[in-house]
Amino acid sequence: MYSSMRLAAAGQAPEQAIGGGTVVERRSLNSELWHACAGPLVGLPAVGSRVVYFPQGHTEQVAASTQKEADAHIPNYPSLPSRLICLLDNVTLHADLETDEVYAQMTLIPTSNSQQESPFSGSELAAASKQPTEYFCKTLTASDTSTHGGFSIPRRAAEKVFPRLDYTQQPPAQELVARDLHDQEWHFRHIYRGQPRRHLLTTGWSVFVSAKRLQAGDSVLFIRDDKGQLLLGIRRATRQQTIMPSSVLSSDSMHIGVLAAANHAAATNSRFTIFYNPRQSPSEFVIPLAKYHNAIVNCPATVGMRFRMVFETEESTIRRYMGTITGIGDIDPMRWPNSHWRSLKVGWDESTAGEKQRRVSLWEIEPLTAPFLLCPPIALRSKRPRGFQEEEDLELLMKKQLWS
Amino acid sequence: MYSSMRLAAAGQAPEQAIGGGTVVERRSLNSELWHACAGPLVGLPAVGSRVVYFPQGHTEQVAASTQKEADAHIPNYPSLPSRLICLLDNVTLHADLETDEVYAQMTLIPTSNSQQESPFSGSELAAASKQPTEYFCKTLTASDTSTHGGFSIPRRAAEKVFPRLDYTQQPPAQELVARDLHDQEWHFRHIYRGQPRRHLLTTGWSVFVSAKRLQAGDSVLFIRDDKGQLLLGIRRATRQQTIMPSSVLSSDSMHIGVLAAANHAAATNSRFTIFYNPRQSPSEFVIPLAKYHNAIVNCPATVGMRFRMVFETEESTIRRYMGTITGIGDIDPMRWPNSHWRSLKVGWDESTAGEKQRRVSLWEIEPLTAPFLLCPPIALRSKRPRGFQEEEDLELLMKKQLWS
DNA sequence: ATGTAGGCGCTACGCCGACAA
DNA sequence: TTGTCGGCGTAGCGCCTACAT
Repeated sequence: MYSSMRLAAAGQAPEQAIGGGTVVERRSLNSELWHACAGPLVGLPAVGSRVVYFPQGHTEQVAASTQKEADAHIPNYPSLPSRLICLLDNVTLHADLETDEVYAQMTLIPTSNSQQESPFSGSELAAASKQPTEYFCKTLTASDTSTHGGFSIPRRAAEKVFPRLDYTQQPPAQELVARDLHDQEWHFRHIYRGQPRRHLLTTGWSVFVSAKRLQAGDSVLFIRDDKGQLLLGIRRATRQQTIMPSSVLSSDSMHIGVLAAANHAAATNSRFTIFYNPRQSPSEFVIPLAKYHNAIVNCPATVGMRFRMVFETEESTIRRYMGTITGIGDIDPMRWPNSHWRSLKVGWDESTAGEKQRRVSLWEIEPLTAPFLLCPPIALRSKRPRGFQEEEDLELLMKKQLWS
Repeated sequence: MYSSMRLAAAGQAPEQAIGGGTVVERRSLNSELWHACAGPLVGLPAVGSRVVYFPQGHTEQVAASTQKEADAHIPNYPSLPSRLICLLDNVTLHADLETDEVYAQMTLIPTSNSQQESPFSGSELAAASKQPTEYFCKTLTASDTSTHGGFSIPRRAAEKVFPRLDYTQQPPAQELVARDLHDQEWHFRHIYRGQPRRHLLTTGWSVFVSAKRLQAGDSVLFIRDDKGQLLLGIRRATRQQTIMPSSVLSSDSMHIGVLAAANHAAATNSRFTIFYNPRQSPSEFVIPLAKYHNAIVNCPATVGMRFRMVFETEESTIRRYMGTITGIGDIDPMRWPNSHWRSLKVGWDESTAGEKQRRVSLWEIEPLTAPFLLCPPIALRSKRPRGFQEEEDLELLMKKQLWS
């Protein structure tokens, strides 16, 4: 399991604004709720573990956020490699105050070469999807979001996460209080009525919908945490991801800032800070070193190889799609030579998978050929991770297997 | 006058989003309305003119937007001077889609030394405040923003900018259509009634208030443009400036991005892009070279010198405050030696001016000593700018007057 | 000249079962 | 099991004047 206990303490006081202005939320918030909102595919490396940071992937996220690709105006940083091995110094969880979009702030410290070669510790080999158990998620219908009525709760959901109703009352009803990612309280009337009987949220629901500006297709999720407290979060429909151009910095400066910050940190072995937006774009650019290493060592990718890869479904469950590797090579051989970032060109079996990525990275796939047990993420998923040998130099291994 | 005709053409088609997502507004919008929203103090240099760019000032704006000062993590760029003489290649005007906050995008090209010394052209010497004439601005009262009623229009305002009512009708009334910065139409019922008689906006007003999320203290302004079209804009109260922390880039990376972008552009004589948010912070970091030059050459600032400086009042008019220079020197002698950015420490006459800047730049003040006519902004304001000599090297002049 | 409040009509919000998918 | 609809009661939106500043 990822060590959620080592995340920066929740409940820390929010930072005060400088000029007597608005209070800006900068504390790390409820981990369970954050992961529920982020979705089942999103894992965060453990604090204190070693990770691989890909400037390319970071640039992709900036491009997705600004809707501007990095172009020729961006200077080259020849001393910045396509991947940095770093110590993950800190992780804090956040949500946008306007949209509730979840993101994580990570501080990374580039490691020296000697540290890179030390063997993996137990926590570095483990992984977990961190989805809470007492949890449900429903995509809102037109009726749910209209002003005409309330919210129809799926039966199983209500019975699983809400406090049990007193069914001797006529009608059975109670008041629910749930906190969102910003610790704001929302009050709902929960009632069991109608013919046939059903669970509904009535009073309080509409103010929640308008405050969060929810539309049909967006999702709402409820959690009961360890203390029996009710939490709730939202997930916007992927289509309406209204990407706001920043009025602070030009996209060029953002791209430059990402690269220059990493470059400076690598040159001085000093800390740098990045934001990871898991739902903004499928660009997971901070990877556990163990996962990366396992993929490079144990998965000899070849053109024509068959594989599976997990995706999130509309109903926020995971599903595997099948595909074939159609090519291997750098995405940007000029700027980022010998990079493993999305080095695999792939085709997908299902024609409905037309909008899926055409390029993926080694550690994202599960090969269908033997040896099964040594390949990610299967090996990483086992609760008792098996140790494995590490005698050869990482770079050497990679060159032998892919770049020779 | 600043050459508004040379701004990038308005009416240009909006840029399409990359991934089939939301259309992002990136065209330059109505200049008159933009300036009305920006306020009477905000001027933009003419496209094609030479300007001085201050990385320090740019950094201040980033700090105000992120509420994080640039700290020790930021690398030094020793080759980046505290000011860059640039050609202003392009200016486009924008407004945030969420808040309607106005900002300008400028592309700058660092100039070679030979170009710096060419004499000023006519347009470079001129300046204008660009406030429209048929215009009014009202700060909203509690009654204006409550759901109980409509909007009370100041009498003179209605008579100046709205189409004349037919006062033979009982009651006199008409429908008004006004476009905002995003070219969105808003419809209002304008009626003249009550005892005593008054101008009101009724139907349509409340949807505008809730759509723009206006509160008492915010301002609304109306303009009639040259074609008789009605335009409207908003200005948020300065206190509630809800500063959103970006979830895209860490403030460190933003600061680095600003400096690295300017540094790279200066090193390669290539274009770079900045955003200027006039209402975010009082940090005008792109100054017409002529204005800068005039201030350095003709205003021998000394400790104890008296001066006036213009500020914007609550009612969006300008007012001069008196002050005294209490010190001269660099704000950050380590990182930015010999900078003119806010090199003057000042005190203000009125005790109510406690929240005013304690540091200003030479070109922001009007000295009270002779010679009046040569000092900014008076010399710059004259419609027929007088030419003046320029034989000595700029840097030399500055050193002689301030830094020797 | 214009901010606020009382009066009050009427829209549409929102709670209810009835259906049907 | 749950999405949508017709039914309605009523809170509060929003138009009006009166009055105060």
